[in-house]
Amino acid sequence: MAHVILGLLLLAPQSLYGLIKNFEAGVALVYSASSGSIKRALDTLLDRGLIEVASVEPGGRGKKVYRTTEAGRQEFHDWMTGELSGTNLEVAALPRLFFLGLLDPEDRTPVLRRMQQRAAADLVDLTALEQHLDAMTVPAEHREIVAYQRATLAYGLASGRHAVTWFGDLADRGGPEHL
Amino acid sequence: MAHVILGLLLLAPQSLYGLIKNFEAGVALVYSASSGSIKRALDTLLDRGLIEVASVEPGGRGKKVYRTTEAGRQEFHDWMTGELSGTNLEVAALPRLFFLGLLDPEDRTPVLRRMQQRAAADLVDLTALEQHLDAMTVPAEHREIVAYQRATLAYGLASGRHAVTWFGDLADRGGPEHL
DNA sequence: TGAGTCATGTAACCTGTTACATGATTTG
DNA sequence: CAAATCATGTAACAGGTTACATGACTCA
Repeated sequence: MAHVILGLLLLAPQSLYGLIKNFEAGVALVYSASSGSIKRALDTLLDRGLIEVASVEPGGRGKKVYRTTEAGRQEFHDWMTGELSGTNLEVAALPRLFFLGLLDPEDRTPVLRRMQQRAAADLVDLTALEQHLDAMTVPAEHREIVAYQRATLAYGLASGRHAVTWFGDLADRGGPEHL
Repeated sequence: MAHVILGLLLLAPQSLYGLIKNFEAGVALVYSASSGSIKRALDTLLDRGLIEVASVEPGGRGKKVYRTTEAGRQEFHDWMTGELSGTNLEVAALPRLFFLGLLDPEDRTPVLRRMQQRAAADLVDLTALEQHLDAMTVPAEHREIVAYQRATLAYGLASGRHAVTWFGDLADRGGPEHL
């Protein structure tokens, strides 16, 4: 989540409240967070020097605008171009895709390729699981239970195949066409 | 995660180690957890009386087999048939789908219908977001950045449409065909 | 006998949530 | 002027992760 905040502040320096609204609106697609956790993350980022306070309006509860520092920009860049960590493809890839326009154009395609590869790797795991399920004989009283487990797996396989071709196509095209 | 453990113990009473292996293997599709968190969840479930120790092998570190209690079965049933909580469709629906065979056959289709409805509701939110994005004029210097945000949204829309039809089809068929 | 795996357990830590408190500004 | 919204802040808590400790069994 820290990286999502860094990205949002790179898009536009803004206040805690602005970030909260941003998360409620569009960013929820990619990551959801409560106001409390955004505040916490903001404090941590400040402590680590990855963001700084750009301005404070005078008065008791004046608006405080935060801005990503150079160190923060570097951290964000490392995250964008680094390992696609996260147990789940959507968690690993979508936040980065959302901010991909912040990278230099030449850095984008490799990231898309790694998303495709990650999707493909996930698919391989699921296929292995499927073969494992196919290999074992199911006692009659578990027929139904296993049928739903297979259905769950089938959903995963379908999503995985979709993800591989989707990220593959995007990488082939070198990004979204309508620039 | 507590509910996933309850479900696994309903499928087969087993030890902490067995659960860890289960999570590493098949269940990862649906939920992932570290060994430490499984232990923690197990202790909590014991405290709440939702599971109990079925047997302990003698000796220093003898195998301890856990079993879901009647209260645990009730809790699990409420979870399966209750609100599809969870920010994300996959998190809300897939674990329940995985265990759907544990419900009485007449209870299954309504659950599948609610998964479809949830998917449809998520899709409506994304469509609203899309219209919001379409409505606003984008300054030239943000063209690229917004293009990637649109691409992210497009991915979400495609997954959402897929989910709606997939859960819809499954509910129409009344469950997986190959029982 | 030494490596690997079966098997449980502990504790510090991190991240995020909940639920609330506080006050300023806008607008019907 | 009252209500809504803008705006920040806090503290307790919950859930999960990390990293390690411990010990038994198996088998090359």
